[in-house]
Amino acid sequence: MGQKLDGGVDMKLYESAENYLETILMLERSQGAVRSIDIAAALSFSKPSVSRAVRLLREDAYILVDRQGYITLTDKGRAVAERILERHTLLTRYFVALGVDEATAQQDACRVEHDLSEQTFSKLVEHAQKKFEKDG
Amino acid sequence: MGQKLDGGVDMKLYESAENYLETILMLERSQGAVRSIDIAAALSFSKPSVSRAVRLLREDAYILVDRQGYITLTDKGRAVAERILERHTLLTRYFVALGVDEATAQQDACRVEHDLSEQTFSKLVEHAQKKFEKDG
DNA sequence: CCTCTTTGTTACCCATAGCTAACATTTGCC
DNA sequence: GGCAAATGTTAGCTATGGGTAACAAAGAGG
Repeated sequence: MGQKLDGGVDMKLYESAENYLETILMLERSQGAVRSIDIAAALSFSKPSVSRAVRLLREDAYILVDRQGYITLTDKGRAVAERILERHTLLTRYFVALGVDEATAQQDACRVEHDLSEQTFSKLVEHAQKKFEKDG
Repeated sequence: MGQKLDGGVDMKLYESAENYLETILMLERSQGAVRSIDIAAALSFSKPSVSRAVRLLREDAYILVDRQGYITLTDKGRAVAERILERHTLLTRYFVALGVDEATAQQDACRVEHDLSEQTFSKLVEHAQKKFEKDG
């Protein structure tokens, strides 16, 4: 399902990889430069776990890592990261709008963001927009 | 997180186990008696995969298996199964109400049903009820 | 310049959870 | 009763994706 040749646009990304890319984008926005140690701190993962994930993301051309260990998203990686981060943001806002507390909304969004089809997500966004227009 | 002693109420169930229990309940409702082979057919899993899952569910007292291989949910297992199946049903209805096609709604519900906190799910249900009252 | 801290990597372990191949067991029919 | 089909189990493989222990390399400060 969805799995194409290496580098294919349709290639299914595992939830873990999506989360790493999202985290890299968030760190890039909040602090500029991103290294493995920053990802480990942000996700509360061990250095070896991050080290391996970074290697895999690099091998699949989602990120570039320079000799100082600084990580940048490739176009391909950035597309994924932005898509997931947008989902995260919108889902969180939606849950909060329904009365869910911020922390719980964040946690749930972080899982659901990987699971929704494009179709369901877009219908949800449409609906949420109508709701926000009407009653905030 | 959430992991208590064996049989504890708070014990975190893996998504896989939740899906098996939900499937058992659905089969029980649709055809009465349930065996491993029925689960394998329903989920398109191999017999060995189901065999192991059934053993684990039995060892953790979510199900009973008689000598003929017929499976029944314990109270503990039924509680989980009903909770997940209800989530599945309500999420599917909600997505369909937003304009998502049935098959996609089913697929998405099947993943999201395991991920939502009680809080977010209940807020979503509240909201959906209001929506259904108003415009169908 | 040398040491110590920070950072990253290597090697290996663990758990979940699917799979196939092969075997065992049970069931139903002649 | 015996054979064949259906069902279930065992053994072992694969993949994802966490973890620790130990080592290596890179930088900063005295």
